[in-house]
Amino acid sequence: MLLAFYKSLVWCYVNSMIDSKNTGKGKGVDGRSPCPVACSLDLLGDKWTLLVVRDLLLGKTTYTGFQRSPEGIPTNILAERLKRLQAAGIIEKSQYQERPVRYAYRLTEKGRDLQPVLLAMIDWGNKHIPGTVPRAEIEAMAQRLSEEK
Amino acid sequence: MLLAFYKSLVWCYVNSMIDSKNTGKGKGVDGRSPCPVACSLDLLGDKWTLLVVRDLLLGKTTYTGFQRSPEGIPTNILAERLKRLQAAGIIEKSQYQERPVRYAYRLTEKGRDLQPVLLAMIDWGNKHIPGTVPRAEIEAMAQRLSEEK
DNA sequence: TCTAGTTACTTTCTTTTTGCAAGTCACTTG
DNA sequence: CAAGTGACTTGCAAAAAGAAAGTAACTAGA
Repeated sequence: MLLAFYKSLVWCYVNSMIDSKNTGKGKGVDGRSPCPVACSLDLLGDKWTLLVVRDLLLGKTTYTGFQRSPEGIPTNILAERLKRLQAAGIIEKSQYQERPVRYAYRLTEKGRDLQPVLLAMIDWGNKHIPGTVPRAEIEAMAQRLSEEK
Repeated sequence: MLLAFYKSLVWCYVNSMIDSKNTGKGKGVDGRSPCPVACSLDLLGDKWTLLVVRDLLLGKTTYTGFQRSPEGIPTNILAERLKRLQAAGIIEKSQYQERPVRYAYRLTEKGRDLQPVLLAMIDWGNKHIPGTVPRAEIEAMAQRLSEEK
């Protein structure tokens, strides 16, 4: 019972150990807790963000490219997510031509490091959601998309 | 140009190949697309669901236990998420005592299979979000929580 | 040159979801 | 018998999502 109380406090305790408000040093986390899962979800926890990252990992780079994915992301949400991902240092935006101006979005190293998360989701989806495109097919597709420019 | 059009249609093509409306066999996917990432996000893509799964992997089993996590999930959202996870076969609800009635939530195999997703998120968070609790500490905590009952 | 089309968005508006607070109900413990 | 606990439900304001249309800069074709 006391133990139960202790258990419930473990995270809060760790929290107070690490929270920048208490230590005063470093930037620390600014999310709901110092849990890496919670912090990741603060950034990526919605229905669209990781789909954009998926498209980027598949080799897509343009606004319209993301829009054309079969899930049909609403344009205002896409614009907002691209800004957030850029602000978080997960993607970079570069102008690849003038007249007419065109932009390319690319993953940074921080963004590419999300690949294991996506792969784990693909494996889980393949195992537990019938009818999902198998990982091998997705990897082949990424290959095809990256070969041509 | 024609190639670009082809590229944009790849997913739609795969979609039509696999969609149960076209094949007629099996249940198929019911989400936004047959992409395993999109399907996983239809179920898990929000700020709270995977935190509940995290708690379950750490060994928590009760409603109040989830509520006491440092992120402070609102009670109505917790109730709704538990129902969704149960409906999706990711968790099971069991009554572990009468008078007073008390319930325990536990991960099914499908739910435990989400561990690699969480671990990938932990690793990413640890690498890219300063101040997050390291994976080793989380694993030690899970150990401590599971040793006592 | 006029028209239609493309890319990369922004704006507006409606609907849905979230988050907070409070309330409920069955029981237990002092 | 009053206060507390576990497991929720209900009501409501605020935030976010989603649909649709609009904008701006430029191109390519009739």
